[in-house]
Amino acid sequence: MNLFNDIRALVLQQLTALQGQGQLPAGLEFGAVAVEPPRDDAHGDMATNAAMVLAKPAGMAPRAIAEALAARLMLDPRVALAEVAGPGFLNLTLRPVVWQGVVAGAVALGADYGRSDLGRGARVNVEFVSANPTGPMHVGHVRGAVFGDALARLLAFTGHRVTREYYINDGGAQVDVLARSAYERYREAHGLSPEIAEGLYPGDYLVPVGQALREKYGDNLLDQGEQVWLAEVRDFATDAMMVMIRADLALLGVQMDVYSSEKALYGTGKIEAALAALEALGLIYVGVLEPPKGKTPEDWEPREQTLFRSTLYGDDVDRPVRKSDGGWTYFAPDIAYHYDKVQRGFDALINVFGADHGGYVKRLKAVVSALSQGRVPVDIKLMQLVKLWKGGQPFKMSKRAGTFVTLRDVIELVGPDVTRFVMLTRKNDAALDFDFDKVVEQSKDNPVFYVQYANARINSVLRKAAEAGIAVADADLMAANLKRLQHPAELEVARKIAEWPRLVEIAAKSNEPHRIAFYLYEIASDFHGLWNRGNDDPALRFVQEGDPATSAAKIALARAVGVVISAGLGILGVTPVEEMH
RNA sequence: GCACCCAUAGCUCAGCUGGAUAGAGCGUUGCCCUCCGAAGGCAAAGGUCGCACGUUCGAAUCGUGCUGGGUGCGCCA
Repeated sequence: MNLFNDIRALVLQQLTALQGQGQLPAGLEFGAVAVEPPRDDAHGDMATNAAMVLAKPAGMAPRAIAEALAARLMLDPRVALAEVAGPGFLNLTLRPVVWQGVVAGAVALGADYGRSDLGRGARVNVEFVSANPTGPMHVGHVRGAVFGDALARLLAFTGHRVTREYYINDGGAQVDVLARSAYERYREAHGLSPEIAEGLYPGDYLVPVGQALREKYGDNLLDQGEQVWLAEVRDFATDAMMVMIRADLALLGVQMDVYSSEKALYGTGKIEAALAALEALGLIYVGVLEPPKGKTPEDWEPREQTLFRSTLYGDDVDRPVRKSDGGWTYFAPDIAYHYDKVQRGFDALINVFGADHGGYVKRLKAVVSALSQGRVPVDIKLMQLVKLWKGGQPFKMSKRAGTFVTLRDVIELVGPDVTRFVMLTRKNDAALDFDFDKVVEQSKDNPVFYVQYANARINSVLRKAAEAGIAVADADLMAANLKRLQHPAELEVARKIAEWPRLVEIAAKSNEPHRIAFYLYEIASDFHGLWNRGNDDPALRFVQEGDPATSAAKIALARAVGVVISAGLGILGVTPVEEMH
């Protein structure tokens, strides 16, 4: 159910009819015809650009098309007024019955209102978080985690089959560092003083890992060389880190469908196979790169390397897949990993990365494009930084000192719902301020509170109505005589409800869950506005003393707003509250 | 030096993949409320959409070139 699609269908139907009558030439392409809410309320409820986009191909004046179309649209019972404006806009004013129908439809569909089959069952892989398994998740990871999960929910809501996936970087040098750090804690568990050398991970989250190592290995690993224990300790420690990370994600309400391991790609021939596929396309060669411009590394010297020809796809330089010591670069297993995703049959890939991975985008897109013969699109969302504030001061974290703000810290301070909502109040490519004081403030300046408060008020209406003996189950509200909803202020709210399915589709098409958060703020604002008018004008209150029929209609409107807020919060992964405390 | 991202009201930011007179919150100013339909309400002022060309019926939105800020730039992940 999407009113804008309905009206667009009506416009197209009438355009076709005009062609049938010879008032419009045949063979016109209607793809560019749009039906949208106008910015200015004075321009009616909906506007179509049909006349303007068709004027040129039809060889007619836009106003002539608009007038012919207007005459036909006026015959539809939903249309109260169709008037030509400006350069050829056609503004439509719809009858109240349309808005009453929106309310009824929203209540009837409940949690499914706004759901669409936009994706037509396409299989989409959303890879996000993918934090290195070397420690607990910190606040820098939270935004990507929330974004990826909300995006996954949004896509699922719009008819995509979504897989949430985490790529574990357990194959590089950083997990060796983890192993050495854990080994020191293992020594510590034996009463020896740990030697946390420069470059090792100093965090005390490894203390229990050291103890667990002691329980498992006793003193067998003490005073042994790395060659004895490194591999085992590494596996043990990364497993422990992943347990911790999963627990952190669970605190946020994030559940991955698939965890893929980088390490598991080594020795399976998958990396070799992926590179062979690229080589067959002529995209792999051995060559020498130019020194990087700007800042030349001091130890730079020309070396022959195995390179991927990413410059063919607009990258600055070709990218090495092998180190000079013959080992794979990080890029090589990542190529195999993305080849694997393509082979698993996904129709689209989405990667959520930190903004510092911007330089990686082109080569990754190039690889997927090449390995899927252009079949699988990749959208890479780069998450900008989160700046923390507390008490009016920037809240600094120092990775070097091992004092960083963990995901757990944030959740304990403000809870998962506030965290999730606030992280989604900015588009992904803009930096975000997260102020620990402001996000828990109970005022209209705080969007989380404002939206939750609207929902709480709606629940309060339902409770009070039930106490007054009015039947407020959805089935009862659907049966209400919605013709009693006539006041412009009420129809205005219904209009906002009508925009929900359209907004969801726009957000999904652009992979931008933040639009949901902004919409929720707007509809909450409209609802609070109506509520406030009820203070002055008793006719606008939801519960009308002694008039259960009118009450039911007004309560249905409130319930419809509640349906949308619940659905929207559901996409953001935020629990709607029923009462404020 | 090159690539990518950003630039909109005093501040923080939206802006419907090209629509009409560019919006919201904060802040400012003025009025109202402070009778739990509590955790404020109404209204006003405030703009060269970084700059300049271009594309077209029409540009904050698309293209090119600048300016300013952020990120990244062989054998890290």
